[in-house]
Amino acid sequence: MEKIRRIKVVDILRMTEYGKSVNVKGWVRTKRGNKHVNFIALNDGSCIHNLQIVVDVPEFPEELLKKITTGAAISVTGELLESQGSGQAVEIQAKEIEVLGVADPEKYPLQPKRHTLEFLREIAHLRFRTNTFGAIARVRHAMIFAVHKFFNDKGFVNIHTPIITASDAEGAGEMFRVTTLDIDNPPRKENGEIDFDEDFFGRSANLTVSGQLEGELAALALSDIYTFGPTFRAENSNTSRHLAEFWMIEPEMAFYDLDDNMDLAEEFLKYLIKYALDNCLDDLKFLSKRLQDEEKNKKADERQMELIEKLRFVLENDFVRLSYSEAIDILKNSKPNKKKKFKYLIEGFGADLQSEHERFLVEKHFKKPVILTDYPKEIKAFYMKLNDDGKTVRAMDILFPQIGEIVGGSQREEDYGKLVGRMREMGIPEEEMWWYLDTRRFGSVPHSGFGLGFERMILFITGMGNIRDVIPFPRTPKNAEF
RNA sequence: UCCCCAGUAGCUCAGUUGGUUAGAGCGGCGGACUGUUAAUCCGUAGGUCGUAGGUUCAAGUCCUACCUGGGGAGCCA
Repeated sequence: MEKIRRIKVVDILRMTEYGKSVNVKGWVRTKRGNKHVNFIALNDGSCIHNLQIVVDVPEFPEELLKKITTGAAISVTGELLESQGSGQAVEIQAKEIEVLGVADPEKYPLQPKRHTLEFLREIAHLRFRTNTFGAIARVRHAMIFAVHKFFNDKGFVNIHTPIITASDAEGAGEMFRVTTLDIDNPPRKENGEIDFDEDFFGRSANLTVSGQLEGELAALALSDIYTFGPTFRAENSNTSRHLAEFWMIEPEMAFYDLDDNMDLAEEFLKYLIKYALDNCLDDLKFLSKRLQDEEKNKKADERQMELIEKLRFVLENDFVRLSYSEAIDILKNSKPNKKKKFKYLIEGFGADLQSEHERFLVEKHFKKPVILTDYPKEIKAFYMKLNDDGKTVRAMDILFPQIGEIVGGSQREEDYGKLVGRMREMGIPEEEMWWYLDTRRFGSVPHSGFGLGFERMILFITGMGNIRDVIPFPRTPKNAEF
């Protein structure tokens, strides 16, 4: 038989040329049947659906069919047919089967049954082969593509900011040190401190916690830029919303004030949601069904809105925008505050909002995404623009249900004197930041930006509950397997 | 890092006030069934009870420490 080009499952499922010979390659999900006919569910990751392979048992050697077990890789050449069964429109009547790679059923850990996400996390090298993680990988890819498309279509320039950095000025969190010094016997100065002059970069270096400061440098020349890169935090955070290595999107726009910034962030988030609904509906439907099955075990009042309905809801409604002060008033007069149900009671201006407060605002009070603005300067970073009241800064956080803070941004302080003043107040070393301060010395303009935690967005869009399940190989405290 | 919960077969779990030989479902394997949809039915193998100590005549069960996982908190994205 002449060699027939392989066609992916996603394309075969759309074909109607019945009788045509096709070749398909993939991994066996299940095989069932009797001594006359076998049915193989074949998946190649091109979509959530399997392709049904029909095998007339007497036409194939028994030894060959025995090797076709769950997880085995096979190549099938056969005839495309309209399916007699009701589960699928088309199927392949096998003419030739080649086993490309066997999977010993006694050892292969993925069984044709439901597994817990916790178990699959322990076999992250194989979990791509499940419906759930296949769907997540495809949605994640679509979102990566959509991020670039959104900004590209708006004329933004993508900037690769450094992954290794010597500046730890932002104070966004604990950093991972990068060094080539001998850890057992590092060179020391006379006072006993480690001598980083001897290190690779001639100074102490770390993995980046944010590309924002470098992003600002680019924005103050190119107008609109964005970064999309890995970010590292050595915090000992053990939650379902934190990773030690995650991907962050940080747009930075010259001539944008805080309102422009919020408009862009809201448009961006809605664009991503719409892109997922338009391009990943099969996967979202599967993820929704998975979620619904899980929700059945929960109490009625803890159940979430159906996934696709939730995405449409966010898409179709304006985010609520209010100032920190207004939020404090709402919280102060709220039932849980008056009845002392909050673990941290709200006394008044100045309190840092805890996740219980954010959740109350988003999930109970407004029941929509909320953008909070104008926080007290004490609880925000040094680079945020000081308001005229001298007490608050032009910050904005976007809060999503279940996830909490998904976006953090601000209008940046463009005034050299005020910026240096804030740095001194907060103990940021000016001399190390000379390059950053130069932007305020030479042609400084109002500018703004924000950061979006990519995995948190994927959590929201897929409806998954644990951030370790929306990145292929999660890095968390005590875990860097794979 | 703090608080709470869990760790028993490949997976998900049960295992009574400590008491003989630790159970089930799913999955695997063998068989039955001419078109199945995580097929169904019959049969069968499979265990260092997370690790290390301790209490006891006796520990899967009680105690201590540690490890791992989960939920929540803090930090944040």
